[in-house]
Amino acid sequence: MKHVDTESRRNSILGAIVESYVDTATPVGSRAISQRFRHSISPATIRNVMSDLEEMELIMQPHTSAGRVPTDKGYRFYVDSLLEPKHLTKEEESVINKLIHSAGNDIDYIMQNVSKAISVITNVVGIVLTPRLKRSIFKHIEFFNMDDSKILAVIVTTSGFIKNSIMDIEERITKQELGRITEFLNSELEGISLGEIKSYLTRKLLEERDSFYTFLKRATDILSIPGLFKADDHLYFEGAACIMSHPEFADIRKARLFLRACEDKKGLLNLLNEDMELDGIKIHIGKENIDSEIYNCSVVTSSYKINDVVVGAMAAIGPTRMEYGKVISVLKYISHELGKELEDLG
Amino acid sequence: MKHVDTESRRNSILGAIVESYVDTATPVGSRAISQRFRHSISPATIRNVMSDLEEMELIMQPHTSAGRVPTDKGYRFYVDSLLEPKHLTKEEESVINKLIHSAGNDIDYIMQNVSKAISVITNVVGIVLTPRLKRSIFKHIEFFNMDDSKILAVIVTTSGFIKNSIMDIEERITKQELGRITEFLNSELEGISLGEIKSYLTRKLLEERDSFYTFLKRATDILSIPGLFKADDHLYFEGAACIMSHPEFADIRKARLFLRACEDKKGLLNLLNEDMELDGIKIHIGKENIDSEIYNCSVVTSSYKINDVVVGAMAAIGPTRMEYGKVISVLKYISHELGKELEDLG
DNA sequence: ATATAGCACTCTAAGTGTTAGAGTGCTAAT
DNA sequence: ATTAGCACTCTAACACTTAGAGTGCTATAT
Repeated sequence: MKHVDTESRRNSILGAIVESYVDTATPVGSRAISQRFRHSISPATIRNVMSDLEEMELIMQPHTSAGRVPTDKGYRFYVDSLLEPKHLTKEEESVINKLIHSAGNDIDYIMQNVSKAISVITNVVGIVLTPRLKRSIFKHIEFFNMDDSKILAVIVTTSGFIKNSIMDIEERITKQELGRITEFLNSELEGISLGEIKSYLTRKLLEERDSFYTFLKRATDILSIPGLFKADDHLYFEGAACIMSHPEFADIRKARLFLRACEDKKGLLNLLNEDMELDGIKIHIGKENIDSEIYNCSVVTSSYKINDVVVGAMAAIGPTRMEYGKVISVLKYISHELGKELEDLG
Repeated sequence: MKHVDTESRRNSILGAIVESYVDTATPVGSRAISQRFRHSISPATIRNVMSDLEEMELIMQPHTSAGRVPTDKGYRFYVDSLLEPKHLTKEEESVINKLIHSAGNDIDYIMQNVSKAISVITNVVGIVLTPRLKRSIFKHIEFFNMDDSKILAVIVTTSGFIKNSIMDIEERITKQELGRITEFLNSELEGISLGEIKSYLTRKLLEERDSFYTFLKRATDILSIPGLFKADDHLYFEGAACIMSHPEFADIRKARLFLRACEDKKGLLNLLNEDMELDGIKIHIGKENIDSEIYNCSVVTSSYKINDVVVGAMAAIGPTRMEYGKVISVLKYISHELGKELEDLG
């Protein structure tokens, strides 16, 4: 009948297969797709196209007499070339806003709510990483002599985070000297990210040779309070229960592997830290993941920013059969809202 | 033949049933129990005793031709009257010690490791609640003017916790006044628990009438920085994956209910806060729990102390069929070690 | 050349029937 | 009071059957 470009038709059929499978979780047959196209293409034709798609390894059959299922490669193609942006509904946006913007000024609680928001809206596991301290900008430091052998240091960043740590000292420090050091550091370090402070000071130290060296050395030593610059690597995790509603976890062993991967803080931390290097959304589909425990899962990560600087990341983890379009827009939206909230907080 | 006290034999048979069931997760029959007693009692006799135990509602049959399974009431009786303390092995103790005492001075990391320790050793979910700020003893407070409209307050407690918060002020405060307030609060509040500070100051305020009143009012107002005394209600959670190895969660719906209960932070918080009122171990078996989602689960809670004052709590949650003896000794041991670690930290 | 109808073929999931075995309760004997 | 013996019950596992969903191929129509 009417001639249609072969490639574009093949793509739209692949799209239909992916979407139908994401929706129903059962292998999709030629009849179902034909119906999806309101019978404008017959099942037989679709079978031919499917045969091509299978040859291209974009879809596969679980067994001979079953419908087709997208492969990792199929999802990848879908995500890269076929996916069109999905808008959140007003209700979804309002749920997210409520969770993020009504959590008070307690970072811990906000982060909890962000991971909950991801999980509630997308129905997969939501994970959020606290803002990376190293990427925050120094604003102010203050020291207190707690007693003869202890100093409390408090650093405040431009984004309003406060980090503190107690240090044992052997040598007593006079209030005057501590005051001079405080003053010096506050004027010297303004605008530098916490991650750079150490190297900045050592560089400075190499340049100095005169009497000022001793003072600078003293200041640098004090700043090396253990834990003061230590990353606050807490991961917030939500949605373990809701993920169990997906049929891919009907087998409890699969569920266990999934949960184990989610509890692997180190692995997730690495992943998020890596993906954070470049701003935006990153998608890891099935076997693309390093962790073999989630070979049937996908991870979508998103960085979030404060004042246009990437400071942290979040992720959604679920079966490869997930609503990529929705997950992506949700993460985009939430990242943005979280950034705004954190800016207001600062 | 040889006469044995009926009641004590019944009890030891109940004990054997519970222990066998905990061990194998299959209904236990008369033959198995007879073997457990090295055939000193015949299966037939045991059947008679079992019949009695069933009448007393301490055990039940899933169906006619199955063995017996302890009821909640049976577990309760076992826990209250039959259980004998179980000692941890050297290896178990060393695993726990490594996790708790080698976590550095980062509270967050310590707490993570404590929940992991519970879960790893007992094979059920481990939950830990951060030390209740309200129960900590005031040691030191410090303020500083961040800019014209913002004050940063830092409270240090005797156990080494640091809590800080930023406050917006309308009226500018002079450095001198802030200094005087700091000095006053530090001398006045020493040794008072954070939970009592507010009521202490209001009481004080009512007594004062002269010029000192204005000063005191000013100090009290400043202390009401939002969030400064807010409880740090973080729950650390570990072991979702390992719990899935128990056959009671073979049905994914059961697993889901369980996970949902674990994600119910409010419910857990209430439970832990309540159980913390009295020092020691508390056990909630099956339907004794308020939350109907875990009617087939038990919760064992334990408080932990710093310098002999209860400051927090932890819990182990798993199927009613859990090794109560072991769970209890593990929680006792971990509570104690955590207390020590926190004391060292302070 | 492309699309489709028809048909034989394949495989699964669900239902049925059968059976081995684990466990019981009762009764009679010790 | 205890126990051996026995008939009875129920489940879990296995084999067998079948309906139906889906395919690939081939011949036909456009």
